[in-house]
Amino acid sequence: MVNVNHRTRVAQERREKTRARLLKSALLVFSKHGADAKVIDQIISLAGVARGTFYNYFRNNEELFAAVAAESADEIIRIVQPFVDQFKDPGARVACGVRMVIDLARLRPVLAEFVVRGGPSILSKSAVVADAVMRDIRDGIATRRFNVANERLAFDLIVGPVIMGFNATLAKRVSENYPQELARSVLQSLGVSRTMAGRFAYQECGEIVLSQDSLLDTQGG
Amino acid sequence: MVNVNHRTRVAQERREKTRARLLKSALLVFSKHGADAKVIDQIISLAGVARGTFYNYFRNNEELFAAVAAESADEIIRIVQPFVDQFKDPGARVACGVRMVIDLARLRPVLAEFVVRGGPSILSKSAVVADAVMRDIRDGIATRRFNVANERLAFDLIVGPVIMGFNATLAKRVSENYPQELARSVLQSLGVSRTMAGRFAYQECGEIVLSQDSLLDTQGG
Amino acid sequence: MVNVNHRTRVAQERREKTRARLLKSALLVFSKHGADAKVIDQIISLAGVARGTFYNYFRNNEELFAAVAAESADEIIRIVQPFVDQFKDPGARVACGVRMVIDLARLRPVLAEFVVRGGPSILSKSAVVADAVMRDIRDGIATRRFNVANERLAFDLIVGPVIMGFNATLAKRVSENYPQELARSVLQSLGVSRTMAGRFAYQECGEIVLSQDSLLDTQGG
Amino acid sequence: MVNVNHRTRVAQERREKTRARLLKSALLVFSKHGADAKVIDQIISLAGVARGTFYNYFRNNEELFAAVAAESADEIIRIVQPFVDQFKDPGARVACGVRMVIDLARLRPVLAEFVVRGGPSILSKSAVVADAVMRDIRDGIATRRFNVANERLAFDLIVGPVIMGFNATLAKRVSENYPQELARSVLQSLGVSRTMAGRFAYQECGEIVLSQDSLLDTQGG
DNA sequence: CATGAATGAGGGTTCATTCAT
DNA sequence: CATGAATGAACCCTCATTCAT
Repeated sequence: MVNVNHRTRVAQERREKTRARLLKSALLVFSKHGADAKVIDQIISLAGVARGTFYNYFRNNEELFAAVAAESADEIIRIVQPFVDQFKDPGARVACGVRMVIDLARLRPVLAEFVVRGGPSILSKSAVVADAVMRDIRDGIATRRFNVANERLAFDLIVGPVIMGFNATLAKRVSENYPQELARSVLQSLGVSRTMAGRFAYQECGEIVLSQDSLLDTQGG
Repeated sequence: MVNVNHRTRVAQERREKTRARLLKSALLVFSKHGADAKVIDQIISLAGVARGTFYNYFRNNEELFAAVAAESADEIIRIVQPFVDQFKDPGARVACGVRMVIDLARLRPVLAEFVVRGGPSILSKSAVVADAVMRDIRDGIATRRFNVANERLAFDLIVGPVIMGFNATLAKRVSENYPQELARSVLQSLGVSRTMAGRFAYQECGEIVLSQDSLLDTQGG
Repeated sequence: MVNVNHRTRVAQERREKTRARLLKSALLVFSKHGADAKVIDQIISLAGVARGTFYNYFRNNEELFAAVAAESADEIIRIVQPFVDQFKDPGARVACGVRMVIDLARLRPVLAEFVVRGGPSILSKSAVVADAVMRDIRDGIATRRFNVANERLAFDLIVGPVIMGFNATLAKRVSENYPQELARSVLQSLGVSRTMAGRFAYQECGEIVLSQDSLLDTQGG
Repeated sequence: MVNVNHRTRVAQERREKTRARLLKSALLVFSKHGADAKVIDQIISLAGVARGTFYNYFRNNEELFAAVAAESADEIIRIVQPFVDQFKDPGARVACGVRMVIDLARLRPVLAEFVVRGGPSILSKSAVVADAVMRDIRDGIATRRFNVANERLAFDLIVGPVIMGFNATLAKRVSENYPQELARSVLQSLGVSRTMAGRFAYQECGEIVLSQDSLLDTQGG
């Protein structure tokens, strides 16, 4: 009995590991070749598994892409949320989120490229991202911290500049304080005064330290 | 001799027409399937020409895409610029440009989809678009109408929300005054006061009337 | 572990077999349509494999042609060399080689056609063929058995008539003793006396028996 | 009436000229790309005529190739025959023919390349070439100047080395006296004694001077 | 007779997916 | 569950030929 459980557990761990290797490779390849790249060959050779093995994990390309997108969105939230949660004020929260996410783009260019290639749809579709952002927006509007016509517009005013910020970060044409200035301007677009926006954008909010064992970690082997 | 000239002219006109048909069809198909879709079949059947005819005009997919992108950028500028040029103040100009371009997305959804799929790169790469936007940005900063860290950031603050606005427009989830509110918020992000931003965003600036004979017109036959 | 080795070995054997089937079919088709015929369709249907399978073995037409040419040259040498090696005297060796190769053309018309279509280049380019012939030429000149201006000329004097001989053999317009007479005349052109040339050309030198399992065997299934 | 005749004559001259331009271009292209090259594009642009014009002169590729081959064979005979006709003895005639034709290959490499690519078939099929060669062979055998098994063999012994000689000439790997030595060896292969063969091969027989207005002249414009 | 845009059959190549081992 | 050879649909591209002007 113990033996069987052991065998089962070991097998499951191996499964997880192979799946993780596939996801990691897929992220890398998608980030370079776009959503519907024809790339299973590249992915499996990167992951070091055989052709057929792939299909033991994902029924097809589309399912794989969805998995990578979901995993990426989760990853972003998992990393950024703790910093954001230091703050109560929705302005402070949005500013911190914007800064952190731009910083993450610098630290994980592959992730950023994936998002840029996937376009707005990846971030918009991810329930977990949309939820996190929308909560702060609603709170900001309800408490009159934000002065903006409606929630959807606010979402576009945040996500649009952030994606362009990813682009700029990847192209390495950003100054030292680009994240802060971007955050400040975003708050201004939401109706926060320039002074308050500057205060939120520049206040200390911590530094990302990348864990080495993320499912999508593409620095480590 | 007259005969030869006539023959030549007729041939040239035929060429122009076929090329236009191909570009029109390509825009439609690219807008649905993205930049590197393998779609020559669809394009030629839409354009109603033979396979070989395609290759009399474009060497391959990539060349076609570039042509469509260039034509699209030209088209956008050609339509929007006259409205923008009514104004001197860079704030007024940016507001008018943003509104018009969002409105154009509503009138030519195919064009908008093409831009959204192509991502920032289409608009950023188009020299003609980048030039037009950057000129107003520089003017705004120089005359202190805008208060923003630098030109590149300003570009991202304009283009990011506009692309999200395209997305929203295509999804039909925009209120009546979405263009104006988007324009207002964009100006605020550039450091224009909420009051001034509102004035620029809501002032009369004309209405787009689509010509029927655009190279990329996809309403007409 | 045994299992894995077994799987690997079985796969490899399958690969060899498929490759051989493709080469065999390709020889047949090239022999009928020349070097740069566009014939992958015919080859795969002859070999009874799918379109994609071809590209698992050869990147393109050209690579295939090179493989067939190399294999053909090897085949010729493999069959003829043992007979030639019975003799020491370069005259006897050249005579035997010429006769055997003409005889081979009769027994494997497909091979002969392939060579004729490919022209001198196939035989000249094949290092293995050129080496074998040149060695005897050098030996003949060094030992004064041959009296001929230089090595290159001697090569042309042997290969030229042999290719014409292939042609004649394929057209079935050769008498019983055509191989012997051709060999004799070739020796004479190299400066061997008519008497000696006749002796070499007509001495017993064996008979080709085709193995059924050659890579390029086109008689067997 | 005179007028009509004049118009007719002028038209006919123009036809001839266009046809000649097409043949010249075709020779050039065939010599570089082989018999069934897909090259009408290249030919017409070289000849400077329009696509459709081609089909006013040749029904298809094959007909064109046949015309070029015939014209080439004629050209060779037209140039070489006068030199050969200086001599009566079939040995002298063959020697002179071989030398002249190799020399021609040097002076008109395009022509030589065309023959090499076309392989034996071009020379063998050309009635005019075959006739000229065969007449001398028959005469040589009948008068016992040649000692060779049969006429067909003799043909192969002459044409084979000549084609290899073309090859060698094109590759520029021939010594000064290659033509003479080749001729000598060919005569030896036909049973002429080495002494006599040498005498025939080295006797003065004139020098080719290229006319500038040959139908196939590819030096002039 | 010259022109050159249009044609489309005919060939090449890729790549997601299947399946026997 | 891993493997990798085989598959074939879906593309891509070329080029000889036609035909309206």
